[in-house]
Amino acid sequence: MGTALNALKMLEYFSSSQPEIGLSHIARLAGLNKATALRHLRALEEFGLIEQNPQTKSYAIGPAALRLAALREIAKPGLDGARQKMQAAMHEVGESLHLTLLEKDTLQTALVVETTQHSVRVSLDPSEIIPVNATASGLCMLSFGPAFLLERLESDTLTRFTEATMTDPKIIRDRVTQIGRAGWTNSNGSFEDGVFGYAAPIFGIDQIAIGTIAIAVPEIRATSARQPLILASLHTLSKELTANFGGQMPETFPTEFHP
Amino acid sequence: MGTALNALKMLEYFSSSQPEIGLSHIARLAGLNKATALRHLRALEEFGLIEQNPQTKSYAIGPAALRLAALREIAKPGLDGARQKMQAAMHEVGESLHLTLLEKDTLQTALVVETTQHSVRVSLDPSEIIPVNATASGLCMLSFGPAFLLERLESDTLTRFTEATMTDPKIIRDRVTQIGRAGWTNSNGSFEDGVFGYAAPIFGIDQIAIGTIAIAVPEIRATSARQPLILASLHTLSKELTANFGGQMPETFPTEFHP
DNA sequence: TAACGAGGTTCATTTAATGAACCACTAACG
DNA sequence: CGTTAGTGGTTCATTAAATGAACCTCGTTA
Repeated sequence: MGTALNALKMLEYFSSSQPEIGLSHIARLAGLNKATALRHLRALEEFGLIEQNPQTKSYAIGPAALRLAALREIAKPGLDGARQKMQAAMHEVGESLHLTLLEKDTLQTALVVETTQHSVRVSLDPSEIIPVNATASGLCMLSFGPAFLLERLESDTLTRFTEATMTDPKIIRDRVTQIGRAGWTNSNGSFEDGVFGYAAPIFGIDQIAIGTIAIAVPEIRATSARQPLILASLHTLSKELTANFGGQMPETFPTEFHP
Repeated sequence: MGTALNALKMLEYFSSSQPEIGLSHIARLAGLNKATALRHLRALEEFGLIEQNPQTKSYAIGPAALRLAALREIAKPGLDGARQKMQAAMHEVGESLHLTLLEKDTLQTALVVETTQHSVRVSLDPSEIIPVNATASGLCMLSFGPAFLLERLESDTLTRFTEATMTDPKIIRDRVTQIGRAGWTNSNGSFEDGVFGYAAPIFGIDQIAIGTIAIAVPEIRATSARQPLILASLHTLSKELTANFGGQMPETFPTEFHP
């Protein structure tokens, strides 16, 4: 059902590591007959979503993508779309949410959606710089973000915020590899006492995290009974926000989060 | 021929002035049955090129556009694509080409492709700031670019480069309205003696020029016999480069250039 | 020279797209 | 308070378009 969709799905095979693909190759990748693959490519090309290199005859994403992206930004500026999705999640889980983005080389709070369902809630100062060693978001970023964050772990001085704060690079590195498998992490009062944080990555185009989404729960409500709901929401958000910012999930990323 | 293309063409109806469109409306715009329009939208939505606002039920460009645009930039960085197209045109007309882009509020040379076919050729210093009153590119930009360029014409001091340089704002304004109708312009040694320039606009997403493409011809080769070829190439470049940078031609723009 | 895989084409077969009529709902109006 | 006209969305017999095996041509490699 949907030839148009089948045609569009051919675009999925272009990636940063493989920005140009030949006809036979893409037909094989998509499991299509060469004839149909060619017709689809021609349709996409006419619209400008695909461009053929006249020399090599192979295909790449076309300039129409730029026009559409510009229109997208007009219709839904990045953070606007993110806020909507976070608000929806907030109503589901009834807790506050934080979106952090990697700006240059620091992790910064970009958006905070506070719960309206509880008077006891976690409030976070926006525009705060997030320590990588003390928060769920930070650890997530170390696991899925650019390598330089992990590399400079030793050279940086890691501040201790509470008793639970990790400051030993070795221990952090162990934790980071764990998170890499799980896809998410939590922090039990390692930044502020009484605050449980659950975080998951938001990926960019090259499948490297550009930020994180976190759900902050006060200790009293951080029961194991509520965890499945929180993890499900977290996973959905991770996917949706990745899409929202034009990113791509790694194939190896778990399809759901387990406690 | 091509359902996929028909589906994609629905995307054409989104614009900066109309970033969200309802089902019935877009069906009417595209001249499609509501049922087919809906199916197309659903296909585009599944791919992420369209997003439905759950509240208003109307549709807008989706986040997949961002991902594709990022991939496009990887495959063909803006100026790379432009250079290729300019090189192709250079072989056709055998003359040097200049691409200028509006950076902030000045017009700057972004790319120069020099002809390999003649030893007498026009060479231009790259990274030069282009005077709006003395060059074909500048005049083009005044005609099709942002309004502030025209507005500040009186307050700026207009340098005289040659005998032919226009320095009277009134005369320039007249010329600019002429160019607005023709779509292109030339300059006969108003910047440097012996250099004929032919220029046309490159449009951005909002149909306002973001730069220009110019063909520079030494006086000896600037015969009226060669003009049709030059104008045809210029028009093609104007369209292609507009697409290359993700822009959109105004509907009122001429479909060909006349002498 | 032969064999291979590349891009691209052809055309009988099949499958999926199409659209008129329909439903449910909302807002405006007399 | 019923009427009208506008939404968004669905249904299903009809029709038109997508499909793919086989084929062609051309450049590389053995």
